[in-house]
Amino acid sequence: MKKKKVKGTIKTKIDKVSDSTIRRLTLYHRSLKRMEKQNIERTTSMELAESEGIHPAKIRKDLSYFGTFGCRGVGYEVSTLKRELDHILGFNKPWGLVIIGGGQLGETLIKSQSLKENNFIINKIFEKKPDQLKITTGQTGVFSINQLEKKIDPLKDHIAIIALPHREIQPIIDRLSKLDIKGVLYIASRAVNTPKNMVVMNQDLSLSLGMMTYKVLEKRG
Amino acid sequence: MKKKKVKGTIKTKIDKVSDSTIRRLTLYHRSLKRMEKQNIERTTSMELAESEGIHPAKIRKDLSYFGTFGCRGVGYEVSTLKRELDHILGFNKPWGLVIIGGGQLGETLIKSQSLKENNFIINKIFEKKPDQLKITTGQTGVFSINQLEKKIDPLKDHIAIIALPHREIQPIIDRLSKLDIKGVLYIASRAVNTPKNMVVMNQDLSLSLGMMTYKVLEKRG
DNA sequence: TAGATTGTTAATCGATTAACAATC
DNA sequence: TAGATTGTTAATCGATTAACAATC
Repeated sequence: MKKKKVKGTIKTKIDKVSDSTIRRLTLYHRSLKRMEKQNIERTTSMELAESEGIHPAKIRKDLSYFGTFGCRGVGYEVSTLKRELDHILGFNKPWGLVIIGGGQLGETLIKSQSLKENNFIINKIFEKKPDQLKITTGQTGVFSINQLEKKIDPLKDHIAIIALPHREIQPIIDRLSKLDIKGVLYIASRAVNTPKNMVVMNQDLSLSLGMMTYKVLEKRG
Repeated sequence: MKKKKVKGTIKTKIDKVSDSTIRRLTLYHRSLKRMEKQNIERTTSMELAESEGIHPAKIRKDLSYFGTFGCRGVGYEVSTLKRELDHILGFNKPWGLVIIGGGQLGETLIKSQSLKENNFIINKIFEKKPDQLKITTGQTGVFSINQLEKKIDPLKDHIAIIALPHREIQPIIDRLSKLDIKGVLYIASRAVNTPKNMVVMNQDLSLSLGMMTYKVLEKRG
């Protein structure tokens, strides 16, 4: 797979890019969003670097995997670069989310401005006991987890966010993998068997807190 | 700073260990917790590797930064290795948490088994309008954010978790930095100025979702 | 003892950074 | 034009993996 570069636009096919690069692209993207809001029209790799605490050369390198978006001697146009990153990260088209087992989380995410900005829409919430859930969901439907297979439409529901206790996660992931859902993010301290046909990611507060306590101890000596 | 090794126990002083290593230690730790629950007494780097999807040599290397915990030809004793990791990551003594602006999150965390297991205790919850919050907190107090300075005791409240909208995060971090609180984890899409005297980490669902959508797109071609 | 698995060194691989020609 | 900043190559640095002596 060879690189194809198209000046001023994104490459069509790309060599495997590292996870760290992708994570940083999301950082650049959020800085650009902020700049756009502040009506800043132009920026440089040095400015972006500073606002996210990253080496400027790294930013230029990261971007270079996808094309050439800047202008020598001048820098980057904020709106253009943001749009390109929208495209690369997939924020240019809407993503349907379903929340499984996190009604409260669902309500929070429905209100979340930053998800809206990035074109994420909460389509459905699944709960063990949907009747007992007291939240304001607007027109977002709340269903029983039993109805997962009946209610999920993989054409509209692209990503599932699972917020359930430990032991309940694996079975749900197994059920989802049969539905051709594209991605699953689960919020729990748990390693799971990840089916090959979807992207499974884990967001875990305990793991982050573990890093935190290590760093605090390290700092204090 | 030179390495000191103490056979069978942890080193007293350690060369700077990379973040990736620390993150993996938390993974090993959670696998060991699971094994302990399942009454598995002994494990090997290969077994641990498999359950977290990591190269076995990497595990041995990661551990070697802190000491020698295994037995050649035999492997590792689950309970011993877990206890050592408890110690390294700081899970051997209790950490007091306060939640700022995430009452609902607070309730969830109070119930969280995995936080309890790792010796994290929710001491206080701060809300803009504590009266309007309808949650079950047990004996955990809910206070107004105005009272932050009055109610936080840095000797007991070690780590703050902030779940507030964008613009409200920086001022809170600035206020916390004056209180000698040791660590802050904020849950939002935002880069903040991090005071030197504390460890500040960011957990952001949007960033994770950005990685997710990239990977989904990459997979689909 | 023979077999297994660690701890560690050395080799490899990949990611970061420095440097600079290209060029606005 | 002179100054600035990109895009990219080359150099450096660090992390991962292979390999194996040590040893249970």
